[in-house]
This record gives sequence, C-alpha cells and structure tokens, in this order.
Amino acid sequence: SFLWCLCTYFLAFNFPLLWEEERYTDGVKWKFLEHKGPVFAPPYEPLPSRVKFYYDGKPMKLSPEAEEVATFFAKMLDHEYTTKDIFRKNFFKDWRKEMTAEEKATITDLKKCNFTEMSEYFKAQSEARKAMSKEEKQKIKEENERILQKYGFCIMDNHKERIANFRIEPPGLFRGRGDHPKMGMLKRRIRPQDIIINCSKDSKYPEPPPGTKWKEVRHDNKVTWLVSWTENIQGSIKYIMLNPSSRIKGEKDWQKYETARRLKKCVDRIRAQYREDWKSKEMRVRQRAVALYFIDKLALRAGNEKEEGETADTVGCCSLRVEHINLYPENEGQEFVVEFDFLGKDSIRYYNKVPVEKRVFKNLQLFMENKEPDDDLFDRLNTSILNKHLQELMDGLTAKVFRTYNASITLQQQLKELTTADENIPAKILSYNRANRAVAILCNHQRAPPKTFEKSMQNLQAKIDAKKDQLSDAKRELKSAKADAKVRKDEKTKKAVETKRKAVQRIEEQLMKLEVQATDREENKQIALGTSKLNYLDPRISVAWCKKWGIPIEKIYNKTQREKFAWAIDMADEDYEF
DNA sequence: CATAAAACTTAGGATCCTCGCA
DNA sequence: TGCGAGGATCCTAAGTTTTATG
Repeated sequence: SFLWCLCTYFLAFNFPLLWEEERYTDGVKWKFLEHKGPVFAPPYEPLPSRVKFYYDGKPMKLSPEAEEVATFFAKMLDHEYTTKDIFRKNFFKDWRKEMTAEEKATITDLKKCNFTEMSEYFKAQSEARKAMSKEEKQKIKEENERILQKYGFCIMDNHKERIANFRIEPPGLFRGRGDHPKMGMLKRRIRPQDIIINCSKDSKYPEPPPGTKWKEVRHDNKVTWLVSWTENIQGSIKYIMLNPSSRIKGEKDWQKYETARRLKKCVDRIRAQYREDWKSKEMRVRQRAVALYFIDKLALRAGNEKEEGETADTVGCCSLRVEHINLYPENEGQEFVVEFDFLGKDSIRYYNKVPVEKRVFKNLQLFMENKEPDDDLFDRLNTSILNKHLQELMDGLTAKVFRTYNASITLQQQLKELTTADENIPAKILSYNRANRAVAILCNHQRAPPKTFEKSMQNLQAKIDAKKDQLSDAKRELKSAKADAKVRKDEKTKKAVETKRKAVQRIEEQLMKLEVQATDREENKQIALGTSKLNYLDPRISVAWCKKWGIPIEKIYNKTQREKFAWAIDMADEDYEF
C-alpha cells in the first residue's frame, strides 16, 4: 500500500511514467532546476530636503548612508521597544558605523536625536498610499503580479513550481522576539555579491543586476534551495526555497506524517521502555527517560543548547533548568504535582501544573539535589544523546516526531468524540475547531488576544441580542397568524401561518449560527489554531472527516491550505485512519 | 567522537485584502 | 458605497535535525 500511495501521489502531481526514476536515492533532490534568481529590496530613496533631522535642537543634513539607518529608527518610533536600553544601545552603535567622520564627531548621544519630522513624513506617506485612486492601486497590483510571474516560479524536474520567498529581506533594524540581546542591531542590505545561486548546470542561469556579480553559482542537487546568503545578525544562512504546494515540500510533509504513523505502531513499546528506565541505576538513563516522558506526555520541544548572549533565554525539554519547575508532593488534592513555568520558542510562556507518576517525581527530586536554580535539570542529557537513543528505538524517530504523533492522534480522537451525526454543518465545524483547539493547547500555540477582541465580542453579542428580539417578534407574529387562521380558516391565512413558521425557523437557525460563532471566538481568544493545522495535523484526518460527514473541504482549508495539502485531499478517503 | 555549519521546519505578528453590513 | 472586522498572506525569526569538519 505504500507503493500504491506513492503511485497515486505522483499521478496527482502529474508525473507520467516518471515516478520510478523520480525516487532519487542517496540524497539527490532534483535533476533539473532553473530559476530567475531573487528580487532585491528597492534601493534607498533619500528624503526630500524639507524633511529634517535635528541633533540637539539644530537641523542637520545626514549623509545618505546615515540617513537611511536613521529612517529605520524613525519608522519604529511608535513602538515601545525604541525606548528599551538594549535596543537603543545596539542601534546607536550600528548607526555610528554608517556615519561619516564628521557625523560621528557630532552625533554622540541618541537622546539628543530628533526623528519626529522623519516619522511624520512616513506616516503621511502611508496615509497617501491608502488614499490612492483605484487606478493607481490597480497599477501597483499589476506590477506585483508581473514580478510574481517572472520571479515567483521555477522549473524543477519538468514542473513549474511556486517559490516561497523570492524577495530578499530588506535592510532594517533587527527585532528579535522576547528579550533579545541583539534587538536594534542593523540588518544590512543584501547585494548581488552576497548571493549564492543554486541551479542545474544545464539550466539558463539567473542574471545578476547589470554591473554586478553573484558571489557564486553552484549546482548542488543534494539540497532544495535556489538562493542563499549569510545574514549579519546571527551569521546564519538564509535560503530561498519552494512553496509548500511544491512536490518537494509536499513529499517531505507526507513522509513526516508517515514517520509519525510508524511511531503509533510502536509507541506502547517505547512508553513501556522509558517507564522501565525510570528505575535504571544509571543517572543518564533516568534523565533520558524522564525527559522523554515529558516530551511524550506534554508535547515539549527537544530543547537544544543555545549560545548564551546570542539569543533570548528560552528553553525546551532537554535545556530545562531547575528554576523552571516546582515540585509539590501534594497540591489541590492531587499527589506529585510538577509545575512548569518557562519561556519556550518565540519566548512564549509555558505554564502547566501536572500530576506525574511517583517515580518521575522522585527522580526529579533527585535531579534537583544540590543544584542552583540556573543549573540544568537534565545535566547528563542533551538533544543529540536523546535523538541517538530514539533512533535506536525506531528508524527515523526524533524528539519532534512525538509532537506530530500526539497532535495528530489527539485530533483524530477528539473528532471521533465530539462529532455527532445529528448536528448541522456549523455545529460540526465548531466541533472540528474544538478538536483543533485541543491540539493547539497541547502544543501551547498561543497568540496575543487581538487588539479589537473585546469590541468585536461586544458587537457579536449585540447582534445576538438583536436576533433574539427579532425571533420573539417573529414568534409573536406566528402566534397571531395562527389565531387568525383558526378563526378565518381560509387558504390565505393558512399560507400566512406557513410563511411565519418558516421565518421563525430561519431566524432560529441564524441565531444558533451566531451563538456558535460567539462560543468559538471566545474559546479562541488566546489560542492560535493555524500552526497546528499547518504543521502538526495529518491533513488526511481532516479530509476523511470532511468526507465522512459531507462537509465541504473549503470549510476547513482555505485555498492556500488546499494547495499545500493537495496530496492528502487526493489520497485520503473517508475510512482513512492515522 | 564533539562541535560547527548547513539545511530545513515551525512560529507569531504585521500587513494586505475582501466581504458583509450600515 | 464606504468602512471595519477578520481572514489570508507575507515576513522572517527561532526552532530541530542533518551533515560536515577537525
């Protein structure tokens, strides 16, 4: 059936007769790759001379280089972080590097810099953009479309594929997430001589802009990227790659869920194993087993070590520190409670109180003995040790497979539990969203409550109230029509009763729809569903659910998502089981 | 082996765009 | 027919895993 799937899959992607040779071995990702290269950020446009920068109260004309960096700061003036010490310090240091000797000599204190005119100018610009005529907006749209058509696609092995991010990131001030030590640093402009092009030897190479050269053109078909450059904040490499709808990404995504399904088959054995390991006489084995238990039970991330001072202080499972957990032998009527409180990926807080097995609890006490708060909880463990162990338990098993597995299996279970046959479509979709929500909570996918949340909730409530009034009016009218019909007994009044009855029914439906919507929205206040839907939930579960209950797939997946999951929509029938 | 670099996936917020409603 | 809410899309940072290096 694996081969059958593979076959169906390639047919879905129009791979006539090719699929056997398309299954490259030894890491070959493609045989032919042709593209037009990246789109660079537009060049800097100096400010009109009437827009002034003031230093210490006096107007000062800046060199174009210094002015450009100043505009980056001016554009952020309304953000809170321009008031943060680290941001200001980093910005000022990098800004000074762009100044002429004279500017450097004059501008020595950021507090004496006045960017307000620049800031006002950009606000006015953005207003003007909003106020543009239809024709002007249309023209811009057409230009964007032209660029998309030219640069947004590539040819990979006989297929025209959409590129994900064909535009080079423009220069600006770096703003990491959370308490980032590098916030405010200058992210420099990327030039053609910074760019490495990857394409096939026998393709038409992309042209660098006139008068420039690429850093390198290479032909590495063991990787999937088309363009790369080194970014100056962390010194890491950035890539241009294909869209999720592409064959190369879709196949990888499918493979990911197949690995998670293989874990399903052996997860009982693995769980038994780590429970056994809680008793091991070797400390490293116990630590490994407790960490794995957390990763499995709580869907924690692996938690690689990070270089101190280079990024925000965040952790995952293996990098948890003593200060991130509290142990309660007894708490709110439960025994052996562990309280987690730490910042995870993107500095999103993870807070959870969970009762654990006594053995886990005792182990944690042991791991914490004679340690300072900032010592590692699992001092004999890191992600590479853990993943090596997992690899021995199952081919292709790594820590993140547990997140995928637990997310997908939770969706499947919840859908089974929450969906009832007699509900209408909106109610079924609410059930779907609730199942999705259970996963988002498991994976701790949070969002900031939308700024307009309270207001929009009030609006919705007002609508509901209005609908209720409308309903009682309609009911009253129905009642009087009925009374009328009883007296008159003619066709006309009979018909009127039917009309009124229909009206009541329609309004009741509308009311219910609104109420469902309100519930859904309220429950979703701080939870982001998108991330799990896009990255953790085997789409075939959703496709099967839609088929089973006659829900149009568009109700669950928008256009982009349908493109990304085309493979699953084609592959899964209503009996699909994860 | 340990470590660093490279490759690739996952993530939340900003911005753009559309659609329903007053 | 203009407006605002909310979804779609864009953006790019921040993770994990794989591969290269010494």
